[in-house]
Amino acid sequence: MELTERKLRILQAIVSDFITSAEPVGSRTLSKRYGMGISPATIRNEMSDLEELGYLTHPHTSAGRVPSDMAYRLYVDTLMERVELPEGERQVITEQLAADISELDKTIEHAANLLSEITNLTAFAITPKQNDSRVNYINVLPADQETVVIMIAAESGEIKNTVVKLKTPCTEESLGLLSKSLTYNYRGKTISDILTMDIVRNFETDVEAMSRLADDIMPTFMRSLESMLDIRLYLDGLTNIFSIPEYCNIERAKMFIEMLNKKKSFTDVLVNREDGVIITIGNENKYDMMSDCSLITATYHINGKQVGKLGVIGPTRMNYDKVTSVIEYMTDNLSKAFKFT
Amino acid sequence: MELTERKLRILQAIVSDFITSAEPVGSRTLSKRYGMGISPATIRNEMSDLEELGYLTHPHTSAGRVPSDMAYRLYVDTLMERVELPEGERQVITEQLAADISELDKTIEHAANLLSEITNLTAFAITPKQNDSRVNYINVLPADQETVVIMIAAESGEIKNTVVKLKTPCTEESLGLLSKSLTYNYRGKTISDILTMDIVRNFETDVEAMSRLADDIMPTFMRSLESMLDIRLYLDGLTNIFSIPEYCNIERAKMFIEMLNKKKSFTDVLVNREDGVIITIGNENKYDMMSDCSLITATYHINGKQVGKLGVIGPTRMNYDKVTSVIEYMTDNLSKAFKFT
DNA sequence: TGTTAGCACTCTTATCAGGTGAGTGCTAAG
DNA sequence: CTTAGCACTCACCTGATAAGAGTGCTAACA
Repeated sequence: MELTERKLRILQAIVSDFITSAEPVGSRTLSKRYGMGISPATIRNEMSDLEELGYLTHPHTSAGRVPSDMAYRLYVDTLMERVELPEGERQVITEQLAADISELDKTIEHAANLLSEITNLTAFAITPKQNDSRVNYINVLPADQETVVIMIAAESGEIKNTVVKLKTPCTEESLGLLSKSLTYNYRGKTISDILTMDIVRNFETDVEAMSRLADDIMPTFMRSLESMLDIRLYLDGLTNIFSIPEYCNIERAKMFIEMLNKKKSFTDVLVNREDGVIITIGNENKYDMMSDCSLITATYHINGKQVGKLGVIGPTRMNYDKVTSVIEYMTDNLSKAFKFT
Repeated sequence: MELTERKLRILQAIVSDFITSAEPVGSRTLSKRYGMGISPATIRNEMSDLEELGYLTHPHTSAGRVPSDMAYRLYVDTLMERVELPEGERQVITEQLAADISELDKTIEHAANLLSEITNLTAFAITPKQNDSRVNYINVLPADQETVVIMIAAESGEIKNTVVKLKTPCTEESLGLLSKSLTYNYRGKTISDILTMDIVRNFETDVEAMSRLADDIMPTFMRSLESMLDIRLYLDGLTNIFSIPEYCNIERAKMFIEMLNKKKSFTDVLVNREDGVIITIGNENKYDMMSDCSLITATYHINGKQVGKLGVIGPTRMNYDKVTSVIEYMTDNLSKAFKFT
């Protein structure tokens, strides 16, 4: 059996209708509402075929048809049309995402914010991986007698500082020396490279005179570097799922919120997705907990290099065309906002 | 009518029973389970009195009694006994809350975490207000040709840095001078004092030679200072409310989660509470959205001064004695962990 | 006078039967 | 190939009934 032109049209109508109504679509409704010039009976026959092909399912005998994951996939790949965003929305997005690097995190959070508001879904954004980010300089500064601040600046503009209590006091000169020496050793190296080097030993041999000071500082320095690799996750619109009929039972809502609250594992899922606009539907998601969700992500770039992600998660029955357009427009804007060089 | 000793005993039994069972308590159950040597009929009479006094309510004629907010208040104030925490729990808390100042935020987040796990409620913690925190030093450091980092250290150990793009390049010396000058001007002053001073003008007159540089930097400096006053809110165990019978309907769960997700207003509520262990029950909360919740907060101290808060929010029917004990123990531990001087 | 047993009454909850309507699948005619 | 007609299925609503928990009242008892 083949997917004729008419079958496609019917399938498209079913998907569209179901996306807005959340109710199984019957043949009569379809024939009436979409006035496609064929009778319900004919549509029934076609629907029966589509079901056999795996595009539709049947909650029970006397209910209308519901699209399967396969149908959504087809819809997303070939049937749906990109939506031109209304000028108003475009403007809001462009305005709100104007940013400078010092506010990177805020801007990203804001983007998640905005996205959830526009789509009425749960939106999220993650900051870029810093694995390939290079160290620009390291500064160890005195805070008071026995406290110093380690400051690590990456070329990406990311700056991290950590306070360390020293066991033994030290002079400002030795700190200056340490800073210079650290910077000399690690400038231009990527964070993950430094972390995989046996850094403490390497370092001690270089500046023997200060090994005591280094003993105090290096463990924290390394932890600090490590934490620069942390990816931050911003979530917004969590409660939007409550207004979605599919999630009107407590159990599902709970699962959903719990899934998103496991920030670590959810971030992993996002990090492991490919670049560009990626849509995964229902069971296409490798993780059970998402098997009744669809996930749409797109990537934004910082200085054309590091890659963060922005996206939404919601029921498989979502407005793919609209949502995709919005996400794409937003990531484009972010990438532009974060282009400095 | 007076609250006799027996009435109190009955009320206590009703509250205890209702707290664990979540079901209206009937006279028969009470007489059997709590073997208080009086018949159901007598208990009924007493319950009827208690209802008249406002301590009990009646969902409907043929249901058992349910404690009112007033009953919980009485219970909390006079009837409940402090629970001695089991050694295991104490140990876990003590261990997990060992902290050093560089990890202040992590520790506080962790505390919220732990609290929600132990109590099975939604827990939260806020970082201290920094209004009275004094500036220790200010450092403006070169990052690259046209970028500098403003670093502000408070006496509390809190350090904030912000990246600024300069419009015109500058020398390392002038930055050093600026740092010294800023530190000289503001060291020992509280953040809120600095913010209320007309800082930019004051500053310009002091260091005229660098007014250009200052122009670039001061606005960001001020914003940076301002953001040091931000209170951070950590939430944990949001989904715990789903396992509470009172919240088994979507609408209430939604309200609850939405309320907590409005971080700004929720933080305000917390900040405005008095110090020490404070319990507010149902309608005692000034905000409608919390009128069916109870809120318990306690304060912890940093270096015996700044004050942050830790607490839980849940249905009025909660285990006040246990929860209060845990929170108290945890804040004591936090205050100890954060005592350095 | 306080306490208790007994009983009628109330109200919720669960269960079941019957009716309704949306929708299908099949068949036969156009 | 398309369509009208019809029987059939199934979810869902409704109303009735029964069971159960608990109260409130009354009268008897210590």
